[in-house]
Amino acid sequence: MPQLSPINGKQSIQETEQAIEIESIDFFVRMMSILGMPRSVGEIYGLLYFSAVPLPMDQIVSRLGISIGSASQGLKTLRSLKAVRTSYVAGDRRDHYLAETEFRRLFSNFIKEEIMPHMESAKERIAKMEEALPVQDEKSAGFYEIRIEKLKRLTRAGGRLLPALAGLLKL
Amino acid sequence: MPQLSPINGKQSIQETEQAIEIESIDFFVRMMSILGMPRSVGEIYGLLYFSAVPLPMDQIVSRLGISIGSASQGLKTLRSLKAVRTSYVAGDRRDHYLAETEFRRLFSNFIKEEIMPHMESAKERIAKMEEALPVQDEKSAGFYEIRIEKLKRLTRAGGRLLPALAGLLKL
DNA sequence: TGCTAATTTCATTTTTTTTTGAAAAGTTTG
DNA sequence: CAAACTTTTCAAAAAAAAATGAAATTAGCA
Repeated sequence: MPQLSPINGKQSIQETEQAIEIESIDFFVRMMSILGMPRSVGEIYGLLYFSAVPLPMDQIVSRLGISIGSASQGLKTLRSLKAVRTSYVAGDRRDHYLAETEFRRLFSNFIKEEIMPHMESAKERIAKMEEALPVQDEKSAGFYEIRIEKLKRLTRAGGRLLPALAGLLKL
Repeated sequence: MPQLSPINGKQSIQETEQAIEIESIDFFVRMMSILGMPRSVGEIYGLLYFSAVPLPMDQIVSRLGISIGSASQGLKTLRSLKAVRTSYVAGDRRDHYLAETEFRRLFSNFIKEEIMPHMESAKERIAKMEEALPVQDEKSAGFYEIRIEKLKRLTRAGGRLLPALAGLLKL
């Protein structure tokens, strides 16, 4: 009884690739959704992550079965996060996309682009609280001041810790 | 020209409290929305954060102008994150809510409850990829194996780093 | 330059999420 | 234990987010 190939004996290379692709898309759809990104962004990245060759947008559209509008918008988002980059393919005027696979860099960009701007606006809001708080009101001021101080510490800690976070990611 | 009080001269204590409350709600609505929490959850927490006394649900409802359904659901969420706790008030049969203000604890809970479960399912998905990948296919296997290895490292790093994160938060 | 393919934009549609409101369930105490 | 009050649940409505598709724009090539 020759059993040279493993359990998945009759499986073609295409089937293997397709199976991995599906899991990859699933994986990144979920991961991106934790980060608040829409489904289409996860799908595109998941597809590109396991693609050995750069893919043009129309391939992304047809393989994922999404609209060109979604694909364009999703690629724009991924580009702005530097999660994909275009690569030149000779004799083809379409842009070809490649996944950036260094997660450390991806996180660093994500934090810089998506999180840090919120920290800035948080600081402004704290400043407004302090404006509203009058001189020093014996009765209740202590409570408010302590709470405001806590918020300041939180935003300070966030502002320092988050950008440093990607550095801790030793993959 | 007597100018004993500051710029906000005629401002009553209630006005001050209200102004801070508004900023607080705004602050936490945005912060919670980064974490993927609905508006009502941020509003409730923002209100409680600057409340010196524990508030019953109907006060939350009337002060925020939200429905009792939203309030109940929002408080349930906040309770499960241990972001609020109930406190007993003598002679009142309503539950009274108080904000947990130790952000370190809040983050720790959030990561444990909301993020870590996803890491588990990520591992399952990687396992499926490996099942799909056959023995060792000279041509293309190297590429797939490297990519899968990267995903493994990512989930491993995430699983370690995220729970440790709250510990780094020195407020 | 003009033609064609590729991409972006954006109003509209679809889908998903959140809120509402009212009925059901649960609690407390007289 | 029953009446009054409090809270939860959940179907339906409203709001928000995402996807679509076609027109507008841009870019590459002959």
